[in-house]
Amino acid sequence: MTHRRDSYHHGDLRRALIEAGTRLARVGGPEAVLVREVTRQVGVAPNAAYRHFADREALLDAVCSQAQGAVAVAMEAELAKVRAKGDAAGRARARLRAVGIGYLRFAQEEPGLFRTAFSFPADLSRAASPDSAGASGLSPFQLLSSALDDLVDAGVLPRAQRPGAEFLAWSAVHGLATLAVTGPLRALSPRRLRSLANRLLDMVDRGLPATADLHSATRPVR
Amino acid sequence: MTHRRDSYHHGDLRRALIEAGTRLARVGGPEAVLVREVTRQVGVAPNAAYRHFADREALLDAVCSQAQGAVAVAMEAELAKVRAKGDAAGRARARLRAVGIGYLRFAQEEPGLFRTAFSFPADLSRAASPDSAGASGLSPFQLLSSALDDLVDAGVLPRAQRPGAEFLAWSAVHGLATLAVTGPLRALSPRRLRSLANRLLDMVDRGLPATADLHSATRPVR
DNA sequence: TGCGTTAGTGGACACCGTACACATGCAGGG
DNA sequence: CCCTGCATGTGTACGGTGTCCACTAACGCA
Repeated sequence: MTHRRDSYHHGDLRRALIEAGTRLARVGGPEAVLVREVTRQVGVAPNAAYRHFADREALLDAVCSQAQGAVAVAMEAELAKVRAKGDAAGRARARLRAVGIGYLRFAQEEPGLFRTAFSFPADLSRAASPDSAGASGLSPFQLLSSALDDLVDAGVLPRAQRPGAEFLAWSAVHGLATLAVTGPLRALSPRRLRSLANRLLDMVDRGLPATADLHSATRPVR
Repeated sequence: MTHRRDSYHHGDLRRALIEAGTRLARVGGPEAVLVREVTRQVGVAPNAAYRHFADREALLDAVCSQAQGAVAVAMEAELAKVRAKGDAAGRARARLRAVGIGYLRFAQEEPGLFRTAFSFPADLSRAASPDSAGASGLSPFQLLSSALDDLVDAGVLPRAQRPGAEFLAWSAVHGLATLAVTGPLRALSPRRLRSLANRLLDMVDRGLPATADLHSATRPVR
């Protein structure tokens, strides 16, 4: 729409295709991003897309990055809400919590885009696209990592526990998000879902830093 | 294969279609369960499937239930390994951990089936199919619920915290499983993944029962 | 002004899900 | 024993999809 189509050439077809794809993904998730429909919306022949994307998968990857950027923006919005009061430890914990809340809120409010953002591309290397960042220039994953670094600096999380902690926190939040978006929790009212989210974040906050005593009952398996 | 195809009628086509679909899902995940391919494998015309399933989605639901049954079996196998020694609390914790380990192990060893099992059906009501149970007759979700009940009986988890606890534990484990199967953790070696799984289960074990002191820094959002 | 490169078009092919009309052969009543 | 009804599988066809190929338009540089 922002692009001229007075003439044979489009001007910035690639961007237009991504935007149309994002609109479709917003409503119908990744499976709604069809080459033919996207080109139809832009008013161009189906094959024109192949001048800019190797195949449907490549187009979807681009839309995916765009959606991840939207997730990052949602997380940043929640981060902006934490007030600077309190001690460093409390602030760091609040920042980690805000990251999780932003993630979950986005999943709830934009299920189509959320599913698209985390229907991970076939080749992992594509993860680092510039589109997948928010206003701060950080991707969702980087925002989480940064929050965990703060937690270490504040002395809440032992530095030895830091490596891999992204994946523990991310797992918990991502699991709830997917269960809420596509899974059995999708019928839940936003009210109850928020309550569950708060309990989950309590669990992470409480369980992420390993306390000194490892209970003897839990031995590693195999 | 176990069914006669000496004649026009098949005998038990419905079951044969589900089994073929499961084989396909094992290799290629839910998107590999195509009506045409399934019928091709059974040696029957594509439309024959429509005598037994309303549409592709219905067939996929049946395969999904079957896959959930396989998950339940994996969880039961892991439950069978916990030895009866120790106090009730330790045993209950070990059972919850076994449930999680079985889930994660299945995700790692059968990614196609795992993705199929938890690409939730369009209508949630279909959740309660008899196929989705393991040898004990319990579905994965029911096995988890039962483990949590044990945790309450053993006095580890306060009864007041019990409602909804399934979803907290499930979220954490399911999140790690999906990140490991389709997400950025899929490149991880089984060794490192097991380590991550153990840390995650530690986190759940430590964080699930809410301790008395709620840290003042984490206030509910909104 | 002319020409090469880039971007978009048109038509075709294989594959998918699925609706409709038809063929088959098993089961039960005369 | 045969006939008939009905469940089950077949054949054909339609619209949709992704994507290949040859073709064309027009932009930008010499």
